Amino acid sequence: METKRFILLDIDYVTENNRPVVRLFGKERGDNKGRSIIALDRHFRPYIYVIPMGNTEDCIKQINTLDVDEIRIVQKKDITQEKEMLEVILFHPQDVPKLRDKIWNLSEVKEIREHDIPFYRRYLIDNALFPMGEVVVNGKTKTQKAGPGISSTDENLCIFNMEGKPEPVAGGIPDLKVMSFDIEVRNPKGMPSADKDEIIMISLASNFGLESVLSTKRSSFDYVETLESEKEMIKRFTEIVNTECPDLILGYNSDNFDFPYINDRAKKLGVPMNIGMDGSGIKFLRRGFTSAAVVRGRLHIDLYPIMRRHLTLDRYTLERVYKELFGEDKEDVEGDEIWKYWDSNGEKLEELFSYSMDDAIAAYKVGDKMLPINRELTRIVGQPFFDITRMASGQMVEWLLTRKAYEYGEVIPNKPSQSEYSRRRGFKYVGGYVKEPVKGLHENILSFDFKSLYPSIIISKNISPDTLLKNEETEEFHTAPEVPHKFRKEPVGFVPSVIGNLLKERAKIKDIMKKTDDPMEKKILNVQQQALKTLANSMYGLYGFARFRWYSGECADAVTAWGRDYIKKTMKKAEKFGFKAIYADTDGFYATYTGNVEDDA
DNA sequence: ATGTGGCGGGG
DNA sequence: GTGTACGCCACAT
Repeated sequence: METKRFILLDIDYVTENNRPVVRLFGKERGDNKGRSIIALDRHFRPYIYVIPMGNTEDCIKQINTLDVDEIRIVQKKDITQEKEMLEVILFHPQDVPKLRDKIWNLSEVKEIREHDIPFYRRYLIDNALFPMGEVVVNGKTKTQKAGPGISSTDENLCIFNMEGKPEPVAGGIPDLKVMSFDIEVRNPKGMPSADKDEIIMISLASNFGLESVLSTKRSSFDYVETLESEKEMIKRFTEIVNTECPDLILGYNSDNFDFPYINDRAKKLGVPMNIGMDGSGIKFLRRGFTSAAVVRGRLHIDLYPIMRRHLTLDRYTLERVYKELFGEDKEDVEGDEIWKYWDSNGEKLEELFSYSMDDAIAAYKVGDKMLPINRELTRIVGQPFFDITRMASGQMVEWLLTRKAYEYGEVIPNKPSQSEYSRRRGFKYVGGYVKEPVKGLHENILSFDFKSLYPSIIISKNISPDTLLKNEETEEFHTAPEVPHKFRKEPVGFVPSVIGNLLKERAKIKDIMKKTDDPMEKKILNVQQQALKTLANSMYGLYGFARFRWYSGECADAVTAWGRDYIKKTMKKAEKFGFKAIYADTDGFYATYTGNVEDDA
């Protein structure tokens, strides 16, 4: 039996003999430091929870008429209430959508839970694994077949059969090979269309010395590598990916432009796009009306959704984002002018090469700036880096709560049905307090704001679906102003506990930051505390978000009611000291000093 | 007021 | 694939 220790980069599963095989993609530590590894786990089975109508035995009998692997009786908490539930283990993850309605419709079944947790996410949660963190596994190295992207000499990649459970270990910051890319297309009319407009340049930048533009035309720039045809150019691109083996591939809008485009052209020209670590091609995951490009075993990160989430701008072009992050203008060529530059074959063509190179470098630099915070979010939330970079902050909070619920032995609430969603949407809340600004030019302005107002209220008033008192008033409780909601003081509720731990952890990190002199360590700690702050502040308004699993109209109402109460009381207090509020919004206000101090204060 | 439809980034 | 965004704005009714 061997032991392997690696940084967990990504995870998925494949099917072998009708059974799921979880694949952990990583980068080895220890003796084979830097080598890629795919660790295979054949021992994890999909399951859902079933809440019986009343008679557990009858419920088990009914479920056993369906093709299920095993049924276990378990004790789980449902909003702190202990319940006997059934853990129904199925043979394959895809049996879950096939069987769940049949199970739910059985007369002895009251409800089913946790029936929509993707298999790889379930695996991470149940095994307490965190992507971008380190993992130790036991097992045997598997003899591997040579294939595209797979070295038959075993130098680049180790395929490993796991025995027993993977163990998380505290680990450092991984040093990863990062490559960015960008393509240019010759489109004389309208937007580029892959059935007629050829790719004229593929530019690449990296942290391992590679910086080049692949093209079919020559240039005096020595970073330009000239190839015979577009077909050869795309082949060269796949060859570079497979020999350099970058862990991260960055692009800007590459989910919906560069990768789909290069994939379509490759198909048309008969070039296999086998750039996955396991020799697979690019897969496109539909996410609503848009899609995400997956390169198996390598992390493809599209920086566009990251920037949309991270900055508030009017536009999110690479030029605009670059300017915002670095304060410098980046050279730009109008999209519908590119073909003219290309056709000119002179000075303009050289400019286009330079622009193309610059785009890949800019994407690399944006990535360099934005990846650390996303890596920390990944390590807190515990879902894959690929997913985290494409996730809204509310979703991150939900997955964090899902993991915590598992730790606490709580079964999570179901997603709202369409009708429940509409009902929630129809509910109108009073939001934060807003005072219309007093017109005019003001002097001696004071600004005041609460830090993390809503998270603080949730913690201090213990606002949680599980602490909300329905009728019983036997315990000590907090009463919300304006709205008729009461919250038990003890014990600490589920959501307040999670937010509280985030803020405690943040305070701890800020404390260590003050004590350290090492600028590198300070920088890392700073990113960590920022990630914790981001998550705590994302709880803002989440109770009122109609798609949230832990949605609660009462909690949403109470949080904002207390918020309005605090801001109004603070404004009143300020007036007693001679300030006059001229504008207020939710968690802060502006005031001018008038000097009219009330002495009865 | 309320409903519907299109759009973002990319060349 | 234990799947199918989302929030904003323009414009119509």
